[in-house]
Amino acid sequence: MSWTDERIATLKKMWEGGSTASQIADELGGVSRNAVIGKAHRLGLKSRPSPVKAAEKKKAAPKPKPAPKPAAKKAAPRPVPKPAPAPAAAETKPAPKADAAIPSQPLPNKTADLPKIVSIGPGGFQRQGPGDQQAPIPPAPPRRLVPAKPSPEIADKTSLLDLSDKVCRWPMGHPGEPDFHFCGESVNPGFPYCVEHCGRAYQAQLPRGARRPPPPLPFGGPRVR
DNA sequence: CCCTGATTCGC
DNA sequence: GCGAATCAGG
Repeated sequence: MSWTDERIATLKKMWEGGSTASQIADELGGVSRNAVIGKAHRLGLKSRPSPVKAAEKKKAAPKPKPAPKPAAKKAAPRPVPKPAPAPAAAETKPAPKADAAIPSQPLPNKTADLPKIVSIGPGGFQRQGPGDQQAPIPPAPPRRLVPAKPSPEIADKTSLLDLSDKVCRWPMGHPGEPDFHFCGESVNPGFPYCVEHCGRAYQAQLPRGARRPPPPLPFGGPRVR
């Protein structure tokens, strides 16, 4: 198979999104893991945490134990304690960067002008028990919310769609296929996905043991549509 | 052994 | 440019 624009786009997207070369190769089909890696490098994609490189150590001081610690090495690593943690992302920042495992809540700070935009946040879909429990907008999620898949990359424009902060970026189908597209629904305020897909993207962390093996993933999985 | 990514090198 | 073979760490 050849590297068409689409295939390259998918490669980039997934690579930057944190997918492994194997997964990418698998998704693209017709190529080996090595092919993907080779191509990624040729494209100039940056290396990602590789087992090999990560372990790279500077063999300098052959000091088995005591580290007399030389005056200065390079730059003081971290003499700094740990000041104030960033003042909680004050504003709503759809930040494509998924640096926040848990999207900041579109808190109903101003209950004034936002009548009933019940932004169904991560907690909006908490398991409704047998009966009553119902807290539409829990200030604190029932359990820890984790991204179903590390997807920091979805913000990418992708030649395919007019993605904006207003439309759901959930991928429909498989990249590279003729009908591959994005959801496009109106987003759940504060999230990159529509309400429905927020439910898929952010899942309540279930107690150990009761977890479902197959975490839903935008790519790869059995057709989602 | 399985996985990972990096690199090499003949094509 | 491509990717199998190989390398090397986890």
